[in-house]
Amino acid sequence: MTKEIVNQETRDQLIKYIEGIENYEAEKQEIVERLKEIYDEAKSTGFDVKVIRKIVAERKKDPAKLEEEQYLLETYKDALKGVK
Amino acid sequence: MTKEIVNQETRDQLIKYIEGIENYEAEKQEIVERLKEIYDEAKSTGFDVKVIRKIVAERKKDPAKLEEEQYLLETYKDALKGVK
Amino acid sequence: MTKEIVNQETRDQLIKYIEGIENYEAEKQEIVERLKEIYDEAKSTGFDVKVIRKIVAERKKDPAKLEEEQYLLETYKDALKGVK
Amino acid sequence: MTKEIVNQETRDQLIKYIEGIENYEAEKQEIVERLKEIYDEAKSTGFDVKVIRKIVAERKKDPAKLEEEQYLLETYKDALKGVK
DNA sequence: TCAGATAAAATCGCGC
DNA sequence: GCGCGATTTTATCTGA
Repeated sequence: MTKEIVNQETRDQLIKYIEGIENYEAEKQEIVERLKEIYDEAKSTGFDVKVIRKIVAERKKDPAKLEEEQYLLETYKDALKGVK
Repeated sequence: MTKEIVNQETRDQLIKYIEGIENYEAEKQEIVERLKEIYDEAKSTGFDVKVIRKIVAERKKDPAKLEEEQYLLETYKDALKGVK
Repeated sequence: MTKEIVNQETRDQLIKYIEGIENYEAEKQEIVERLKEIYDEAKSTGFDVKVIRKIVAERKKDPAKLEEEQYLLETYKDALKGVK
Repeated sequence: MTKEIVNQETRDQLIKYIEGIENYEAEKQEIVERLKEIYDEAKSTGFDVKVIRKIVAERKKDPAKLEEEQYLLETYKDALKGVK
């Protein structure tokens, strides 16, 4: 593939990939819009969207956060092991 | 249990929104992974992923905007002919 | 500027901007290389570069983190204020 | 005070590295801000910042690589002529 | 060369 | 409507 698309088969592959990508991108876009709808509804119900985003982000980060803190413990210990 | 700040209905609504969001986020994540798989396969087939991304981006863009941007690019480049 | 670079003055401005940008980019690049040198030296001294990065990142985040936690406190309170 | 894990020399080295890093990071940050100023001024003069960025990026790139990439882009685009 | 981490850039949504 | 801040996406870099 360094120089050119040599044959029909390669061309078809490229088309297949692009179409696949664009299909998934479209699906993704739909989901993004659904998410937007939820946020809009929540907002119109009186909730603060920014706050909801924050909560969701926290819940997502939580497992990572535990791991992170464990890592940091190790980190500081290692940090002061230093040179041989 | 702490003092009830809000009513149960409000709490339930909030929970409903958050769960809805998290479900859609999960779906979105799956799609992102599928996209990654396509790009990986394209790469392993010999295609240049970066270029494919560029193509997809261009196809998504409004043609008028795209043309305008390309025109500006040429114009600026011309203006810089021979600089440095 | 919507359609073309009309005169010499505009062209000179563009050149000036580009050159300014490239100068600063070059300076930035030097600094990035100095940073790399420090990390390399630290590594050759026996420190774990990843750990040092972590420490630096933590120190940088620290003030933000306090603020973040305060914000979260408010967040959860507000979150359950909900609808009127 | 906790038990001494490492010697003072090692601690001092670590501190020296971290301070060096933070100094360079601060310098880098200044430069980034200067760059932002230039882009802002260019924008207020009527230039298209995105296009300027693209120009700078292209000028930075290895000419052979750039040409190769542009060639691939054209090739792929040709392959997709008439699709969708 | 590859994946995983880091940094840069573009996009989106808000408030002024 | 416009900048500004936050999110997401893209590109670069490093280590395995």
